[in-house]
Amino acid sequence: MPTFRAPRGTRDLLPDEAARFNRFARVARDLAERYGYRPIETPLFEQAAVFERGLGEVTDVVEKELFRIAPRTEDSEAWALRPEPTAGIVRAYVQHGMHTWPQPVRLSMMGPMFRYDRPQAGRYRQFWQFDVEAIGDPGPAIDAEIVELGLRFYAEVGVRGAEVLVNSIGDPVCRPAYLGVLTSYYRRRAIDLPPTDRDRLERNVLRLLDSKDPAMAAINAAAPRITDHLCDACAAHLAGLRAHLDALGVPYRMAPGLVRGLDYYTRTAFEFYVAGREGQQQAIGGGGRYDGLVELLGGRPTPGIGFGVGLDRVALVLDEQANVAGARADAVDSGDLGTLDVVVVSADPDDTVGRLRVATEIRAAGLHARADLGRRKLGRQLEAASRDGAHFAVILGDELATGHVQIRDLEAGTQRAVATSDLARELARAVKAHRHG
RNA sequence: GUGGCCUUAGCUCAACUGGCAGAGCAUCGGAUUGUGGCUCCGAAGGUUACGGGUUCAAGCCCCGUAGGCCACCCCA
Repeated sequence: MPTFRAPRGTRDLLPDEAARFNRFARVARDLAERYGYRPIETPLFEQAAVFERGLGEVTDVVEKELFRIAPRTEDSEAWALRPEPTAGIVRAYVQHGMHTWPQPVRLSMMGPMFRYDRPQAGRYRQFWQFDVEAIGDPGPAIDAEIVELGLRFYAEVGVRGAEVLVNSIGDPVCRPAYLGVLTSYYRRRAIDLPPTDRDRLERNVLRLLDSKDPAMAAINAAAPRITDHLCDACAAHLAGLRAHLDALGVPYRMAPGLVRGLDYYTRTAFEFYVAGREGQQQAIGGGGRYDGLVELLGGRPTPGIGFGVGLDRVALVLDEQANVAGARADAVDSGDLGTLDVVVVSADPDDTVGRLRVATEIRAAGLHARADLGRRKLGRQLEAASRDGAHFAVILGDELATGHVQIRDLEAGTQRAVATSDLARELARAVKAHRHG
């Protein structure tokens, strides 16, 4: 039993997994760049009020999941680790006067988020998101761009069968009236509601719509739909989004029960899934429009939309899909596992300087090389090199006296002597041939 | 935050109704001192998650704590 371990709900990303996350970052960065979304980095913590006000005081995220930082002094302000990226980015938008930039401001970020809830597979207290925001465009064309960008990310990262569920949750003009209609609908049936759903009736009526209780299926099927109660502007917005998605050939499903957990959402709401998976932590990403958030955080009224991709869950899905297709297929195919071209070994256990010097020279030629600096016998060094995945070994031996070393092809089991002066050039050629062969 | 299941070496797992804790893989070393992947031999590695209790005796039974998992709540 180790004395210390990673805190509950957190985990170490060991090299294979960390390399995979590096690849996610690469894909995310490329994709954002191609779509014109510029990188931004905001602090991992903010004044707690940014989240309390932004996400809503009575949301679960704020009420029980916020990772609060104890004040250092009596008068220091209350901070909290970010539970989601949008509030911080919007805070930055306001603080730095981004309304003076060409609108909309397209931004992208990848990093860890923190929520103090109970861990489960695919649910961590520290988890990673790729996030994209477009602030300053009322849509709906930008909504379609965002949704399409999200689906593109899953495809490029190797997830098969990602799909998007779309809904509109109205805006301050029409949602209050709909909530009234919905509440009275459920109140009339209160005696038929399971206990948790009776609680939800008072806390957050919308949640009832996607209750998992089988007893609710019939009641929910007959419940008034928000899409039938949208004001003209919201209805037009939704129609516009659908028209754009259709025109772009983006497949999507309407989900009348889809609700989001944060107060800032208006109109467009969507979540990404992979169909047919077991377990409950199924959403692999989600987002929506937040037309009131900028104003809520002190800016002038400005519309916005964005989404976050749960990278830990993407990794989970890739593992599941790899179990069918062969372990870590995504990793091998895309070079996640890292490449090592050459290991420099020596017959002389004391010659560490020679091995370092030669490895340095090889690296200068652009190859991936490491020196074996142990005192193990030659065979062991070659064995280790082979298991590290190196294609070649450079062997320093007696030939050094005549200015030569051996280049050994670890897969073919063949080797030849070359002059040290030609080593880098010869190796570069061999590695290049190997990579393309 | 609620309920349930689980925890033995780095990993995957054994150990009859309580009776001295094992294997495979991985790691390290060796098989006459410059050549690996196969094979053989050997070593190291455990307060059986942690803390109590019952018992002559606890990995096994009881209680607590921590962690993991599952279902809720909720969400990525």
